[in-house]
Amino acid sequence: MPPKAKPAPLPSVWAREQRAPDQPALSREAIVREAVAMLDADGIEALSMRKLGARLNAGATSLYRHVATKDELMELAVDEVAAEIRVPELQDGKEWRAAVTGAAAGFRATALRHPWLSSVLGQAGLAYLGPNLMSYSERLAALFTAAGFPEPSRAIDTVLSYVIGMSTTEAAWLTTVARSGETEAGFIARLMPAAQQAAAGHEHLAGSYTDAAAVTDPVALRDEKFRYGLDVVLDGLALRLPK
Amino acid sequence: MPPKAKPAPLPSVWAREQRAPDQPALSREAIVREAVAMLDADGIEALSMRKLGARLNAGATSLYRHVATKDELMELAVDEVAAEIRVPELQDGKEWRAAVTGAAAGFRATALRHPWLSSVLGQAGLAYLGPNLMSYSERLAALFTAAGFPEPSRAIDTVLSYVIGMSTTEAAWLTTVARSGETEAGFIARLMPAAQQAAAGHEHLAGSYTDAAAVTDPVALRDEKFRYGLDVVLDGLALRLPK
DNA sequence: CTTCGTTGCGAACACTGTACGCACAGCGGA
DNA sequence: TCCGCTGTGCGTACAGTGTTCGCAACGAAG
Repeated sequence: MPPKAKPAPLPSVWAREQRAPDQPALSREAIVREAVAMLDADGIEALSMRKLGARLNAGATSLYRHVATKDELMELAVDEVAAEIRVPELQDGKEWRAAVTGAAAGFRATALRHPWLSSVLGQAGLAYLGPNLMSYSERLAALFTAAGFPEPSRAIDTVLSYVIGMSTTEAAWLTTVARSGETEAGFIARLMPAAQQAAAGHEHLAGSYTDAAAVTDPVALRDEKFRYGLDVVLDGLALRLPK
Repeated sequence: MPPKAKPAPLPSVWAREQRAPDQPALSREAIVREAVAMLDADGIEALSMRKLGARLNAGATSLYRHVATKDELMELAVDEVAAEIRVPELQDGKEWRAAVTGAAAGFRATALRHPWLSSVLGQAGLAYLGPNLMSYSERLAALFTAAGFPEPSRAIDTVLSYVIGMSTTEAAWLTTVARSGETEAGFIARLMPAAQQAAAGHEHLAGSYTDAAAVTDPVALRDEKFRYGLDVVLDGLALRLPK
């Protein structure tokens, strides 16, 4: 055998690497947790079963003992982060706007914290039925019912659609920015000339691209944009409250 | 040479297969058009450069003479279908609601006609700047400006977010249904027991899953749901019109 | 001690997107 | 007529991907 041979399976039994007892072997929970960590760190296309296995000191195919398929793993990851979303409780029916605003902001915050979520939602929608997402829906339903809405599920669908649409767009934008390696303001500044040239000939669009505030504080501008649309939706819903 | 050998490169020059003159070789437009056809027919994960090349009587790598990368091809495909979206023109400022409703319905219609669009939007957002999407934005901006809105771009972002969120969710749902091979009503009926069991213990959710109308005419129900939320958004916007 | 169900995993399969370099077509100029 | 030159097609290859299969090792149960 040549000395440069690859490490070989080590045929001796007692030389086998014992699994550290504090690293409690492989489990569904550990797999999902580590998958979320990898997704957050490196984005959705960087997650592969092999890399995930390596990170858990395991072979790629070992994961399939605890998870049927990669799609199922993604479903579990989605429900994992769904646990983060906070929904304020409603005591007095009058404060429903503040409570819904909090619930919406909570969704947006997790969507921006885990930008891969938008990709998964675009492919699979909300058909998950995971327990944490169910619980989120339930608390939203309780909130709208307590507020006195005659059709709480309609109201939920409306505000959720707005929140999902805006958060998805924002998350995709942030992903693009992150891939460029620049700060958000720097990326906008570099994009401006191309955008303005593309807007040439579209008179009504020109105004949107001369906004200098985008460069000074893009985060605040996005926050404000989200709040504006949410207030619009809540105003429209308020008209449907009885009395 | 054995008779069962693979077709071999055919070393004779005059036996080369001449390209039919009505199939005008490979071009960017033809590639994008065929890619959209494949995406519509078989969904997003069925599109591969090799299959697309085969469909155009070309090798996989030939496509790269006209398209830099698969991502760029997807951008082009998105802009291709964006050309379908119709936006009504606005003569009288009073009919802005009908016009916006038409533009929103147009977006939703194309999103449901090409369900892969939602997946791409989830991953890349609206950062495309393709000419057809630009033109759609421009016509929307013209519409809201003519209607007299003080902040047309804010209004656009709000209604677009709602429309994208709802359409994305619907498209993902329809994709799931299509994969099951059943009709929408049949799929719902088969899903009902699982959903009701999952809703057990969530009192406020139970009501949503006893709705029998979903099984009789799910299409009309989705239409109505979309209209409800859109009306909410437009009501909220109307409050911001001067006077 | 034997048996059994569970867990880990190495090898393999069928694919994927894409880089590279060669073959050839059409063409303008010598 | 020949010579490059440029643009197009494509065969091969590489580095990955998700997933299946069969084998090896284990802890607990009988």
